[in-house]
Amino acid sequence: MTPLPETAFGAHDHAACIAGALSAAEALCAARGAQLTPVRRRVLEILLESHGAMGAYDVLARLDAEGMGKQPPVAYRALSFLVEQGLAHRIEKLNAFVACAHPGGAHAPAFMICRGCGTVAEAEAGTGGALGERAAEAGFRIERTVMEAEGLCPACQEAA
Amino acid sequence: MTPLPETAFGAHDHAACIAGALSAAEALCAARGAQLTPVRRRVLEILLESHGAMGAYDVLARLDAEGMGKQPPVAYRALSFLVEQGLAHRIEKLNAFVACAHPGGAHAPAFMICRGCGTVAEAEAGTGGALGERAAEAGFRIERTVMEAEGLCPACQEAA
DNA sequence: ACTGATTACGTTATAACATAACAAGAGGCG
DNA sequence: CGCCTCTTGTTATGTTATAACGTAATCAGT
Repeated sequence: MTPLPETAFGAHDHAACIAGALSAAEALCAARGAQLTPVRRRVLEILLESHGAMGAYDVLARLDAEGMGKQPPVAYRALSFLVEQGLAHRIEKLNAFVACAHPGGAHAPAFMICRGCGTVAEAEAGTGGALGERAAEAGFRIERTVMEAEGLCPACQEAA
Repeated sequence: MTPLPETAFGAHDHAACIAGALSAAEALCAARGAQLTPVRRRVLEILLESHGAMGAYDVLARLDAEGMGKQPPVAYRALSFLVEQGLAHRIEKLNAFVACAHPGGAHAPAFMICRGCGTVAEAEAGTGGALGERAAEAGFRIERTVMEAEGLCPACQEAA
Protein backbone atom coordinates (compact mmCIF):
# COMPACT_ATOMS: atom_id res chain seq x y z
CA MET A 1 0.00 0.00 0.00
CA THR A 2 1.26 3.46 -0.79
CA PRO A 3 1.91 5.92 1.99
CA LEU A 4 -0.87 8.34 2.76
CA PRO A 5 0.86 11.59 3.65
CA GLU A 6 -2.34 13.52 3.19
CA THR A 7 -3.94 11.99 6.25
CA ALA A 8 -2.90 11.62 9.84
CA PHE A 9 -3.01 7.85 9.42
CA GLY A 10 0.20 7.85 7.43
CA ALA A 11 3.62 8.27 8.94
CA HIS A 12 5.08 11.73 8.57
CA ASP A 13 7.64 14.10 9.98
CA HIS A 14 5.90 15.15 13.10
CA ALA A 15 8.28 17.88 14.16
CA ALA A 16 8.12 19.51 10.75
CA CYS A 17 4.35 19.21 10.71
CA ILE A 18 4.16 21.01 14.06
CA ALA A 19 6.62 23.71 13.09
CA GLY A 20 4.85 24.31 9.81
CA ALA A 21 1.46 24.60 11.41
CA LEU A 22 2.76 26.98 14.03
CA SER A 23 4.37 29.31 11.56
CA ALA A 24 1.24 29.22 9.43
CA ALA A 25 -0.77 30.12 12.51
CA GLU A 26 1.53 33.02 13.31
CA ALA A 27 1.30 34.33 9.79
CA LEU A 28 -2.47 34.05 9.76
CA CYS A 29 -2.90 35.82 13.07
CA ALA A 30 -0.50 38.56 12.09
CA ALA A 31 -2.36 39.11 8.84
CA ARG A 32 -5.65 39.36 10.65
CA GLY A 33 -4.50 41.36 13.62
CA ALA A 34 -5.43 38.51 15.92
CA GLN A 35 -3.19 37.98 18.91
CA LEU A 36 -1.58 34.60 19.22
CA THR A 37 -0.75 35.04 22.89
CA PRO A 38 1.47 32.64 24.83
CA VAL A 39 -1.42 30.61 26.21
CA ARG A 40 -3.12 30.38 22.84
CA ARG A 41 0.06 29.46 21.11
CA ARG A 42 0.90 26.86 23.71
CA VAL A 43 -2.57 25.29 23.42
CA LEU A 44 -2.12 25.02 19.69
CA GLU A 45 1.24 23.37 20.22
CA ILE A 46 -0.29 20.91 22.66
CA LEU A 47 -2.94 19.96 20.14
CA LEU A 48 -0.37 19.60 17.40
CA GLU A 49 1.92 17.47 19.54
CA SER A 50 -0.82 15.06 20.48
CA HIS A 51 -1.85 14.86 16.85
CA GLY A 52 -5.23 13.71 17.93
CA ALA A 53 -8.33 14.91 19.65
CA MET A 54 -7.96 16.20 23.18
CA GLY A 55 -10.60 17.11 25.69
CA ALA A 56 -10.51 20.62 27.08
CA TYR A 57 -9.58 19.24 30.48
CA ASP A 58 -6.70 17.26 29.02
CA VAL A 59 -5.37 20.48 27.55
CA LEU A 60 -5.98 22.24 30.83
CA ALA A 61 -3.99 19.61 32.71
CA ARG A 62 -1.03 20.27 30.43
CA LEU A 63 -1.32 24.00 30.93
CA ASP A 64 -1.54 23.56 34.67
CA ALA A 65 1.59 21.42 34.72
CA GLU A 66 3.38 24.27 33.01
CA GLY A 67 2.00 26.96 35.27
CA MET A 68 -0.10 28.56 32.56
CA GLY A 69 -3.44 28.39 34.27
CA LYS A 70 -5.58 25.83 35.99
CA GLN A 71 -9.18 27.00 35.67
CA PRO A 72 -11.40 25.67 32.91
CA PRO A 73 -12.00 29.07 31.29
CA VAL A 74 -8.30 29.35 30.51
CA ALA A 75 -8.47 26.30 28.29
CA TYR A 76 -11.89 27.03 26.83
CA ARG A 77 -10.97 30.60 25.92
CA ALA A 78 -7.84 29.54 24.13
CA LEU A 79 -9.63 26.72 22.34
CA SER A 80 -12.47 29.02 21.30
CA PHE A 81 -10.00 31.46 19.88
CA LEU A 82 -8.25 28.75 17.88
CA VAL A 83 -11.55 27.45 16.55
CA GLU A 84 -12.67 30.95 15.57
CA GLN A 85 -9.43 31.49 13.72
CA GLY A 86 -9.74 28.15 11.96
CA LEU A 87 -6.59 26.87 13.63
CA ALA A 88 -8.40 24.10 15.42
CA HIS A 89 -11.68 22.27 15.15
CA ARG A 90 -14.13 20.91 17.61
CA ILE A 91 -15.04 17.24 17.22
CA GLU A 92 -18.64 17.06 18.36
CA LYS A 93 -18.73 13.32 18.58
CA LEU A 94 -15.89 13.32 21.09
CA ASN A 95 -16.44 16.62 22.85
CA ALA A 96 -12.85 17.26 21.97
CA PHE A 97 -10.59 19.48 19.92
CA VAL A 98 -8.02 18.88 17.23
CA ALA A 99 -5.52 21.12 15.49
CA CYS A 100 -6.45 22.04 11.94
CA ALA A 101 -4.54 20.15 9.31
CA HIS A 102 -4.97 22.84 6.66
CA PRO A 103 -4.84 26.20 8.40
CA GLY A 104 -5.81 29.09 6.23
CA GLY A 105 -7.54 26.97 3.65
CA ALA A 106 -11.18 26.74 2.72
CA HIS A 107 -13.28 25.16 5.38
CA ALA A 108 -15.99 22.59 5.24
CA PRO A 109 -13.93 20.09 7.14
CA ALA A 110 -14.83 16.46 7.64
CA PHE A 111 -13.21 14.08 10.07
CA MET A 112 -12.39 10.41 10.26
CA ILE A 113 -12.17 9.25 13.85
CA CYS A 114 -10.47 5.93 14.55
CA ARG A 115 -12.14 4.24 17.48
CA GLY A 116 -9.09 2.04 17.87
CA CYS A 117 -6.27 4.49 18.32
CA GLY A 118 -8.18 7.75 18.65
CA THR A 119 -6.41 9.37 15.75
CA VAL A 120 -8.43 11.99 13.92
CA ALA A 121 -7.81 12.72 10.25
CA GLU A 122 -9.16 15.80 8.58
CA ALA A 123 -10.42 15.91 5.03
CA GLU A 124 -12.03 18.62 2.98
CA ALA A 125 -15.64 17.65 2.50
CA GLY A 126 -16.82 20.29 0.08
CA THR A 127 -20.53 20.90 -0.18
CA GLY A 128 -21.62 17.89 1.79
CA GLY A 129 -23.14 16.05 -1.13
CA ALA A 130 -26.54 14.58 -0.39
CA LEU A 131 -27.07 16.75 2.66
CA GLY A 132 -26.45 19.88 0.62
CA GLU A 133 -28.91 18.73 -2.00
CA ARG A 134 -31.61 17.97 0.52
CA ALA A 135 -31.07 21.33 2.16
CA ALA A 136 -31.43 23.10 -1.16
CA GLU A 137 -34.67 21.23 -1.86
CA ALA A 138 -36.07 22.17 1.51
CA GLY A 139 -34.99 25.80 1.27
CA PHE A 140 -32.76 25.38 4.30
CA ARG A 141 -29.79 27.73 4.42
CA ILE A 142 -26.73 25.98 5.76
CA GLU A 143 -24.30 28.03 7.83
CA ARG A 144 -22.11 25.35 9.36
CA THR A 145 -21.80 21.63 8.95
CA VAL A 146 -20.59 18.84 11.15
CA MET A 147 -19.30 15.83 9.26
CA GLU A 148 -17.65 13.11 11.26
CA ALA A 149 -17.12 9.46 10.47
CA GLU A 150 -16.23 6.95 13.14
CA GLY A 151 -14.56 3.69 12.24
CA LEU A 152 -11.21 1.98 11.96
CA CYS A 153 -8.06 3.32 10.37
CA PRO A 154 -5.95 0.98 8.21
CA ALA A 155 -3.52 0.13 11.00
CA CYS A 156 -6.27 -0.71 13.49
CA GLN A 157 -8.06 -2.83 10.91
CA GLU A 158 -4.96 -4.98 10.59
CA ALA A 159 -4.55 -5.22 14.35
CA ALA A 160 -8.10 -6.52 14.65
CA MET B 1 -43.46 27.21 -3.13
CA THR B 2 -44.79 23.72 -2.78
CA PRO B 3 -45.29 22.19 0.59
CA LEU B 4 -42.46 20.08 1.93
CA PRO B 5 -44.12 17.21 3.73
CA GLU B 6 -40.90 15.25 3.69
CA THR B 7 -39.24 17.56 6.18
CA ALA B 8 -40.15 18.78 9.61
CA PHE B 9 -40.19 22.33 8.28
CA GLY B 10 -43.48 21.78 6.49
CA ALA B 11 -46.84 21.70 8.25
CA HIS B 12 -48.26 18.28 8.81
CA ASP B 13 -50.74 16.29 10.85
CA HIS B 14 -48.87 16.03 14.07
CA ALA B 15 -51.16 13.59 15.84
CA ALA B 16 -51.09 11.21 12.91
CA CYS B 17 -47.34 11.54 12.65
CA ILE B 18 -46.98 10.55 16.31
CA ALA B 19 -49.41 7.67 16.09
CA GLY B 20 -47.77 6.36 12.98
CA ALA B 21 -44.31 6.49 14.44
CA LEU B 22 -45.45 4.77 17.60
CA SER B 23 -47.10 1.91 15.80
CA ALA B 24 -44.08 1.53 13.57
CA ALA B 25 -41.91 1.39 16.68
CA GLU B 26 -44.10 -1.26 18.23
CA ALA B 27 -44.01 -3.34 15.08
CA LEU B 28 -40.24 -3.05 14.82
CA CYS B 29 -39.62 -3.99 18.42
CA ALA B 30 -42.01 -6.90 18.22
CA ALA B 31 -40.30 -8.16 15.09
CA ARG B 32 -36.88 -7.95 16.76
CA GLY B 33 -37.85 -9.25 20.15
CA ALA B 34 -36.89 -5.91 21.69
CA GLN B 35 -39.01 -4.71 24.57
CA LEU B 36 -40.71 -1.37 24.17
CA THR B 37 -41.35 -0.97 27.88
CA PRO B 38 -43.54 1.78 29.34
CA VAL B 39 -40.65 4.10 30.09
CA ARG B 40 -39.09 3.59 26.67
CA ARG B 41 -42.38 4.04 24.93
CA ARG B 42 -43.14 7.17 26.91
CA VAL B 43 -39.75 8.66 26.10
CA LEU B 44 -40.35 8.05 22.42
CA GLU B 45 -43.75 9.73 22.74
CA ILE B 46 -42.17 12.70 24.46
CA LEU B 47 -39.65 13.08 21.66
CA LEU B 48 -42.35 12.76 19.05
CA GLU B 49 -44.61 15.28 20.75
CA SER B 50 -41.88 17.89 20.96
CA HIS B 51 -41.02 17.27 17.34
CA GLY B 52 -37.62 18.64 17.97
CA ALA B 53 -34.41 17.93 19.78
CA MET B 54 -34.61 17.50 23.53
CA GLY B 55 -31.84 17.21 26.04
CA ALA B 56 -31.76 14.13 28.22
CA TYR B 57 -32.56 16.23 31.25
CA ASP B 58 -35.56 17.79 29.53
CA VAL B 59 -36.88 14.32 28.90
CA LEU B 60 -36.08 13.38 32.46
CA ALA B 61 -38.07 16.34 33.78
CA ARG B 62 -41.10 15.13 31.87
CA LEU B 63 -40.69 11.61 33.19
CA ASP B 64 -40.30 12.91 36.71
CA ALA B 65 -43.48 14.96 36.42
CA GLU B 66 -45.29 11.78 35.49
CA GLY B 67 -43.74 9.68 38.23
CA MET B 68 -41.73 7.55 35.87
CA GLY B 69 -38.32 8.16 37.33
CA LYS B 70 -36.19 11.08 38.30
CA GLN B 71 -32.56 9.90 38.08
CA PRO B 72 -30.48 10.57 34.98
CA PRO B 73 -29.89 6.90 34.14
CA VAL B 74 -33.61 6.43 33.65
CA ALA B 75 -33.60 8.87 30.78
CA TYR B 76 -30.23 7.85 29.38
CA ARG B 77 -31.10 4.17 29.34
CA ALA B 78 -34.34 4.74 27.52
CA LEU B 79 -32.70 7.09 25.05
CA SER B 80 -29.86 4.65 24.43
CA PHE B 81 -32.34 1.92 23.72
CA LEU B 82 -34.24 4.06 21.24
CA VAL B 83 -31.02 5.06 19.49
CA GLU B 84 -29.86 1.44 19.28
CA GLN B 85 -33.18 0.45 17.75
CA GLY B 86 -33.03 3.28 15.27
CA LEU B 87 -36.14 4.87 16.75
CA ALA B 88 -34.32 8.01 17.77
CA HIS B 89 -31.09 9.77 16.94
CA ARG B 90 -28.58 11.67 18.93
CA ILE B 91 -27.76 15.15 17.65
CA GLU B 92 -24.12 15.62 18.57
CA LYS B 93 -24.09 19.32 17.90
CA LEU B 94 -26.83 19.89 20.43
CA ASN B 95 -26.12 17.11 22.90
CA ALA B 96 -29.74 16.23 22.36
CA PHE B 97 -32.04 13.58 21.00
CA VAL B 98 -34.73 13.50 18.36
CA ALA B 99 -37.26 10.89 17.28
CA CYS B 100 -36.45 9.20 14.01
CA ALA B 101 -38.51 10.38 11.08
CA HIS B 102 -38.12 7.15 9.12
CA PRO B 103 -38.11 4.29 11.60
CA GLY B 104 -37.17 0.97 10.13
CA GLY B 105 -35.59 2.44 7.05
CA ALA B 106 -31.97 2.45 5.95
CA HIS B 107 -29.84 4.68 8.07
CA ALA B 108 -27.17 7.11 7.24
CA PRO B 109 -29.20 9.99 8.55
CA ALA B 110 -28.31 13.64 8.16
CA PHE B 111 -29.88 16.52 10.03
CA MET B 112 -30.74 20.12 9.37
CA ILE B 113 -30.84 22.10 12.59
CA CYS B 114 -32.55 25.48 12.53
CA ARG B 115 -30.83 27.83 14.94
CA GLY B 116 -33.89 30.07 14.88
CA CYS B 117 -36.68 27.75 15.98
CA GLY B 118 -34.71 24.71 17.03
CA THR B 119 -36.53 22.41 14.65
CA VAL B 120 -34.54 19.44 13.46
CA ALA B 121 -35.28 17.87 10.08
CA GLU B 122 -33.97 14.48 9.14
CA ALA B 123 -32.85 13.54 5.65
CA GLU B 124 -31.30 10.43 4.24
CA ALA B 125 -27.69 11.26 3.43
CA GLY B 126 -26.57 8.13 1.68
CA THR B 127 -22.87 7.46 1.45
CA GLY B 128 -21.74 10.84 2.64
CA GLY B 129 -20.32 11.97 -0.65
CA ALA B 130 -16.90 13.52 -0.39
CA LEU B 131 -16.26 12.13 3.06
CA GLY B 132 -16.95 8.60 1.85
CA GLU B 133 -14.58 9.06 -1.05
CA ARG B 134 -11.80 10.38 1.13
CA ALA B 135 -12.28 7.51 3.54
CA ALA B 136 -12.05 4.99 0.72
CA GLU B 137 -8.84 6.61 -0.51
CA ALA B 138 -7.32 6.48 2.94
CA GLY B 139 -8.42 2.91 3.61
CA PHE B 140 -10.54 4.06 6.51
CA ARG B 141 -13.51 1.83 7.27
CA ILE B 142 -16.52 3.89 8.25
CA GLU B 143 -18.88 2.41 10.81
CA ARG B 144 -21.01 5.40 11.71
CA THR B 145 -21.32 8.91 10.44
CA VAL B 146 -22.47 12.15 11.95
CA MET B 147 -23.81 14.63 9.43
CA GLU B 148 -25.41 17.74 10.79
CA ALA B 149 -26.01 21.11 9.20
CA GLU B 150 -26.83 24.18 11.24
CA GLY B 151 -28.58 27.11 9.63
CA LEU B 152 -31.95 28.70 9.05
CA CYS B 153 -35.14 27.00 7.94
CA PRO B 154 -37.34 28.73 5.35
CA ALA B 155 -39.69 30.22 7.94
CA CYS B 156 -36.89 31.66 10.06
CA GLN B 157 -35.18 33.11 6.98
CA GLU B 158 -38.33 35.09 6.26
CA ALA B 159 -38.63 36.21 9.84
CA ALA B 160 -35.09 37.56 9.72
C1' DA C 1 -40.80 -25.93 41.78
C1' DC C 2 -35.55 -24.90 41.69
C1' DT C 3 -31.67 -22.86 39.39
C1' DG C 4 -29.26 -19.93 36.61
C1' DA C 5 -29.08 -16.59 32.85
C1' DT C 6 -30.76 -12.52 31.07
C1' DT C 7 -32.96 -8.21 30.97
C1' DA C 8 -34.76 -4.14 32.87
C1' DC C 9 -35.23 -0.91 36.59
C1' DG C 10 -34.07 1.84 41.08
C1' DT C 11 -30.70 4.49 43.42
C1' DT C 12 -26.53 6.80 44.92
C1' DA C 13 -22.78 9.08 43.76
C1' DT C 14 -19.61 11.12 40.87
C1' DA C 15 -17.24 12.04 36.51
C1' DA C 16 -16.78 14.91 32.58
C1' DC C 17 -17.79 18.95 29.94
C1' DA C 18 -18.86 23.97 29.80
C1' DT C 19 -19.93 28.80 30.95
C1' DA C 20 -21.58 33.04 33.75
C1' DA C 21 -19.91 36.82 36.07
C1' DC C 22 -16.78 39.97 37.90
C1' DA C 23 -12.06 41.82 38.95
C1' DA C 24 -7.66 43.18 37.33
C1' DG C 25 -3.65 44.01 34.23
C1' DA C 26 -1.47 45.41 29.58
C1' DG C 27 -1.31 48.11 25.73
C1' DG C 28 -2.79 51.49 22.13
C1' DC C 29 -4.10 56.15 21.26
C1' DG C 30 -6.39 60.81 21.41
C1' DC D 1 -2.99 61.29 31.48
C1' DG D 2 -7.60 59.08 30.75
C1' DC D 3 -10.16 56.13 28.13
C1' DC D 4 -10.98 52.09 25.56
C1' DT D 5 -10.33 47.37 24.21
C1' DC D 6 -8.53 43.01 24.70
C1' DT D 7 -6.79 39.44 27.48
C1' DT D 8 -6.29 37.05 31.62
C1' DG D 9 -7.30 35.48 36.65
C1' DT D 10 -10.62 33.63 39.65
C1' DT D 11 -14.82 31.97 41.86
C1' DA D 12 -18.67 29.68 41.40
C1' DT D 13 -21.96 27.18 39.12
C1' DG D 14 -24.48 24.94 35.42
C1' DT D 15 -25.04 21.06 32.23
C1' DT D 16 -24.35 16.55 30.38
C1' DA D 17 -23.20 11.67 31.18
C1' DT D 18 -21.87 7.35 33.39
C1' DA D 19 -19.99 4.05 37.03
C1' DA D 20 -21.37 0.92 40.25
C1' DC D 21 -24.26 -1.56 42.99
C1' DG D 22 -28.58 -3.71 44.25
C1' DT D 23 -33.39 -5.51 43.15
C1' DA D 24 -37.13 -7.48 40.52
C1' DA D 25 -39.20 -9.91 36.75
C1' DT D 26 -39.00 -13.30 33.14
C1' DC D 27 -37.95 -17.52 31.10
C1' DA D 28 -35.49 -21.89 29.63
C1' DG D 29 -33.83 -26.08 31.16
C1' DT D 30 -33.86 -29.48 34.72
